[in-house]
Amino acid sequence: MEEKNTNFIHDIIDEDLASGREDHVHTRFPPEPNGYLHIGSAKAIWINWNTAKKYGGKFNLRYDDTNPEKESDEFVKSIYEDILWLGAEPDGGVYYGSDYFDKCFEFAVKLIKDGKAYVCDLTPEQTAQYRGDFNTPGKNSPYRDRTVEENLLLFEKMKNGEFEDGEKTLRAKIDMSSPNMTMRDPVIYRIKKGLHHHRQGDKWCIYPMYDFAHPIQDAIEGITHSCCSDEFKNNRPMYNWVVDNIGYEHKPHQYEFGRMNVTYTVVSKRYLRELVYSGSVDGWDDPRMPTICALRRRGYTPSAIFEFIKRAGVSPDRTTIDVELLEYCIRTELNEFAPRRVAVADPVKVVITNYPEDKTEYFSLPNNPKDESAGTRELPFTKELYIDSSDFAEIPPPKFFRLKPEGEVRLMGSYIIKLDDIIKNDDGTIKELLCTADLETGCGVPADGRKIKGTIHWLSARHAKNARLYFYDRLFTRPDIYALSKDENLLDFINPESLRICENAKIEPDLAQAKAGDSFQFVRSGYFCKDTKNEDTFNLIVGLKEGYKIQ
RNA sequence: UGCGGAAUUGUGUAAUGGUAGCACGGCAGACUCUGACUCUGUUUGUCUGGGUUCGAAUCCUAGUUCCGCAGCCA
Repeated sequence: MEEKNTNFIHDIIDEDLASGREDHVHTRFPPEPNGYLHIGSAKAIWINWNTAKKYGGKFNLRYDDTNPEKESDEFVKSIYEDILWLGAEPDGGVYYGSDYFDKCFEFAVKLIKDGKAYVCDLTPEQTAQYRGDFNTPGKNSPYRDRTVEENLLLFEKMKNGEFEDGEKTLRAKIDMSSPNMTMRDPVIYRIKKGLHHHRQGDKWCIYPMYDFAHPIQDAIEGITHSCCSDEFKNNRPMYNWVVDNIGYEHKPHQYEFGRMNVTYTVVSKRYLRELVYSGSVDGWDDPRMPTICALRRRGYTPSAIFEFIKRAGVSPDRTTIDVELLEYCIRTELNEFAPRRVAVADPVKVVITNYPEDKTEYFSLPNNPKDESAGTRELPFTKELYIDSSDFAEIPPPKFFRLKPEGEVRLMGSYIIKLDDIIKNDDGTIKELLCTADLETGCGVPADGRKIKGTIHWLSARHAKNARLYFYDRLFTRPDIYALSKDENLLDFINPESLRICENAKIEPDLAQAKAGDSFQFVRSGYFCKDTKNEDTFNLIVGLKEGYKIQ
């Protein structure tokens, strides 16, 4: 059965194909290498890549590197890594917008010859003034009617570095009174001297603007459907103007989808940059960041990320997606595949008083109770154990089913124990909990068939390994942080509890050998991933839902 | 304020003149050797006012609100 389009752009493509306007589909993802890819970029990647895949077309990666000011190889490299990791293979090729600078120049010359572009001497301030505003039509530049010969000569001189930054621009001759501001004789070339382009070096001192370069790049690469986010809506007429006037045989078309925000985080390079450079986070790949590399380090999988994008949907509207949907996606996937392991975040010692001092026995625990093929592992049991402090309450709140005075609880996969006594240190903190085990209850039910409500996890004190556990929470205290008003400061809303470190955590012995990037379900805590940067450290991917809640 | 987009439940997304459905979240319950998972039930919605029609989220009309655009950024 044919699947219905949930992406309005696909409706358009279906029409294009049906009407014969296009006979194939070719898309692209055109990031500017001035920052790291983030969850918002993943939407643009997914839309373009998935669209190509759906229609059996090609998908290009193209670095939109027309402005050397903020661009660098570091970002080029990270973007490539991230996109490959996501699995959005650019089977149409990897390109650089700057590789088309010669072509752009040629097209600019053609526009001049056709009387459709002119060299303008207005300063940046004057240009803004002449442009007018929403209510005032612009005025024509006094340089608008230069002869073709003069424009050609001047543009050549611009190229040869005979003018300084800001002294001259090349402008498209369109309509200074257009209600669409981007059509008021947009600048298509500006002078930027003394900058080193990460790819072109010092070859150029003039650089084409986005509005001019982008449609040319799309045309040259044979892009049919150029999907970008909605802030470019007003640029579409300019995109078409360029496509129509450069006289190139292939004519691409632009479509816009709504940008996506996610609650409790920000998805704009400007803000992300601010977080990194202010030292509020540990870098672009701090696991609290919404960047792709941070999500990867945290243990998110490409499939969960794309599933999230898919579920969030594609429409012309701007959206704010609940971060819980992202968490749902990774939780669901990990629940199916992640091996179960025990970790005790905040250990409390338990002594089984009726258990022999030097005995060790092994209990077999399933790696995944829902999937027998995942096998089992042996967990050592001894007289001294660790349990998690959250699994014990001296004064239990109502409906507390874990360890409490006089209470019985099941140690997962092994005995039922009963708390007899609480031994405290001088300062009142708990030293150890003395318990007796019902040694008859090994792997079965109690002899008398009594029901035990609570099951807690445990580790043999002698066998457990030490580890650091990093718990990550929401980066911001406000769900709508992306909609900050002008007088508010982003950094004021960082959640001080977004990072909690458990230095003394205990883990199952075999976890010490886990590979960086491996993910596990840490019983009752959530899903953790072994950090790719710090040995002995596990990052929380996402917590389990709810658990026991104290009212 | 001019132009362009968009308004369906807390958040998203379907329904293109014919029962407002689905997902996430929330709440309640069942199950459970993970208070997870799973399962069941459940709450809340068509921006507003008019009009056309047997019938309107959908068509017409007048308003309202939100977003984008006044870089030699992308």
